[in-house]
Amino acid sequence: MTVRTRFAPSPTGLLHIGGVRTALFSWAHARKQQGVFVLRIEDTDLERSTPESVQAILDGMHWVGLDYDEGPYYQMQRMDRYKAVLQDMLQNGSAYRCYTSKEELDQMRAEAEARGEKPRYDRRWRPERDKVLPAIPDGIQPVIRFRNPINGVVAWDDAVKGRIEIANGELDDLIIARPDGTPTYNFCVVVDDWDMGITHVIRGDDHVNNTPRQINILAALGAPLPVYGHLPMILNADGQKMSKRRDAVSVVDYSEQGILPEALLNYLARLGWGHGDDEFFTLDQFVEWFDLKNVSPSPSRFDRDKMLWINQQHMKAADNGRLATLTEPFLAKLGCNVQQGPALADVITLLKERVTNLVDLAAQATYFYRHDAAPAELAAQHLTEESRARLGRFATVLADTSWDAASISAAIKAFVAAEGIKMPLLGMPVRAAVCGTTQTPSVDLVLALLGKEEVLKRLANAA
RNA sequence: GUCCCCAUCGUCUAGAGGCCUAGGACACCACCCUUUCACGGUGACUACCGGGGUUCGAAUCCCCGUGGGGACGCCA
Repeated sequence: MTVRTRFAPSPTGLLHIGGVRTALFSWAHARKQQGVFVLRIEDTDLERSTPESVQAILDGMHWVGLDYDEGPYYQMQRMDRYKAVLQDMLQNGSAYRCYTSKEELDQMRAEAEARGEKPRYDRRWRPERDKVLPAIPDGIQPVIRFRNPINGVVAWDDAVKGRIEIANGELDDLIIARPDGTPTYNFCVVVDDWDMGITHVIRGDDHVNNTPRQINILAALGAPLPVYGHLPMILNADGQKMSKRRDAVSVVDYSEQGILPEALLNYLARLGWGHGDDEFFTLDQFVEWFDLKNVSPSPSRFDRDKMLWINQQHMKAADNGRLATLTEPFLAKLGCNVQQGPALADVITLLKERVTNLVDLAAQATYFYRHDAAPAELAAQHLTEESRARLGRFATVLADTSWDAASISAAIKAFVAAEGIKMPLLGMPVRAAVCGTTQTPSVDLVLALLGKEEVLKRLANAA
């Protein structure tokens, strides 16, 4: 049987980093098993679902490069099907109408909590043999509840956590349709996973408690059970649930921080999953190595430093032309026009091993496209009267030097020897004067790339 | 509170009873390389939550405790 997995986000905000990890593992499992990966948009919450969020999810998936074979399916477009199933369940007694109002429910919950019990519906409208149901109140539209088994346990062998058992006594007769007839999450998921032939439900840890309910509904429907695999959560550096306020949670945050999508995925893959000592790998390698049974059952923390290191590794491996395309917008934000200056790809060759992300790369590349004077402190240290005079003499030498790195290097060495100084005594003032900073690659390489005319102009400016 | 899950260096992890005086990576520190800063190299530091079992032998299996996380919606 072909493996079919799915990613089923709800469009109520940006694509969350935890969602990306879930999608990644679900996708990888499908790819590894030569199966099918389905994208389903769970948009039954009319209040919070927005078209913008749908677009954000689609864009996010596209940015990280996780491609789906089917979908996106939209739950709102499947209403007729849900309603038909609902009717069947009402008919065969596996669901029933409940006229309890929201207010009564709130009261029930409050009382249960006061008694220190788990808040639960008291099943007052559940039909039983020899039970007299309350009189149906006027003008109230009922909800539909699932008739959950009262005794026994629901158990499944979770693909990552192992066997999990939950007593039916812990479960509610959950609401599967609202008074207006729209179905709720646990019900839609079940019908969808069934209809879409999902064989492996790979999702976040937070759904463990929904699983027994869904299994019961599936059983009532006579549907086959998929394999469930619950992924541990990703916590922030403090070990708490990621929050929008404090943490970078959406994929666009990472693209704006200059993280490469393949690096994000590589890092995310290492959270809760490992393959020996391998740290740095491509998506293809990940798919080849991926196995649900190697997923760790315990939650992990997000470590920004390590993500940046992984990103650096991927930058080193990335094509410079591609990096240039990705870096250009960041440079534009810094007021640099890359048309006016050396080819960005060449600049990147020089700089990319020195940074961990695209934002820093752009920041370090600015002096190739813009001449900023050295900050006062730097000038005071490196552009003294004496060193400026020396810069003048150096400029004269450069004017007669042919413009390639080797010649420039030779000229520098000769000049330093003639002046009777150590290299840094020339190098630092040159950097400060030409680049406006002292943190640059080797001087000869920088000057060569910058061009003779530009270098002489900047040197003259500083003197 | 009730139910469910989890537990190896600061962090991510390797580890499927002997290969473990516990390996790798990030971070941190030291040194080397070096035309500054990086990169790279070498090394140091650092962990099996506690207690009971099982076993000739336990980081690995079982139980209890402790700690952490999740769920308890007419949200998904």
